[in-house]
Amino acid sequence: MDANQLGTFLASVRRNRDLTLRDVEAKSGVSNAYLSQLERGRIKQPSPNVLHALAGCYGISYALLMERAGYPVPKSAGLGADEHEGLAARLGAVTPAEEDALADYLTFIRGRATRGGL
Amino acid sequence: MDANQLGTFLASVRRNRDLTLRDVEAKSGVSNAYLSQLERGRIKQPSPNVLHALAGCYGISYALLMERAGYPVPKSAGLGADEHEGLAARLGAVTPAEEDALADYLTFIRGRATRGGL
DNA sequence: CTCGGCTGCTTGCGTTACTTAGCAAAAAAA
DNA sequence: TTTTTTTGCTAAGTAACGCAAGCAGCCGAG
Repeated sequence: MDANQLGTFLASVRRNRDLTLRDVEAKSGVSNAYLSQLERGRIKQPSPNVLHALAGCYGISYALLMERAGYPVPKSAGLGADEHEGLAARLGAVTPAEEDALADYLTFIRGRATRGGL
Repeated sequence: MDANQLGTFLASVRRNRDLTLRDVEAKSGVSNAYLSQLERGRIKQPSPNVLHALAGCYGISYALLMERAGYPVPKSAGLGADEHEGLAARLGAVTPAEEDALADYLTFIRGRATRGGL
């Protein structure tokens, strides 16, 4: 395929939907000018926000567009427990002893008298 | 919650890993100057490429960084907190304030009492 | 024919990401 | 002490994103 896959791909999708650049602009919020540059390959890596808007507009996968744009694609999303993941990532490698200390300390700052694991 | 989560989060992660800006630069390929701007909140949305490099350098989830940067994250059910699942499960829901306290406390019990305040 | 609207496209401009080079303070070494 | 190295940060510059405005071609109505 083309060296710039994203542009030709987006153009092909739009044509299949029978939409004009201004149709897509109205629906996605991305200007027709920028859409034109995108489809003609002048833009190498549009921001994920733009890709997400276009994915929603065309009803195609956001991850697919990320991949076509050459971005690495995350394989997991935030589930409800993203705070947990954030905390774990922030603290890094923690030894069992440190884990004990952290659990105790969390109990402490929460003002509880007894410590209970989960 | 902080106005710019990404910056303070990245700074916290780096400090907990005991890495300098230039360490991260050597390991990730992102310049120390840019890293500084990132951690200080001058950069709102760094490119996914940078986020991916930092995720690899710190050993944390790329999807998490995408989310912290305010990008939409493609949701594919999988579970991605590769390493510290046990700790997260044990500590349960943690507020941002508690997160700060735990990070500080971990630094403290590791014997690095000096906090480079900002 | 002219006129008006619609189409894709280009230009010009402001904003932001990102780097190279370098500064000031702290730590370390002499 | 003085000197050197390390660390975080800033400044200047380049490149890219993204939009508003406008241009040229096409088509149907008048």
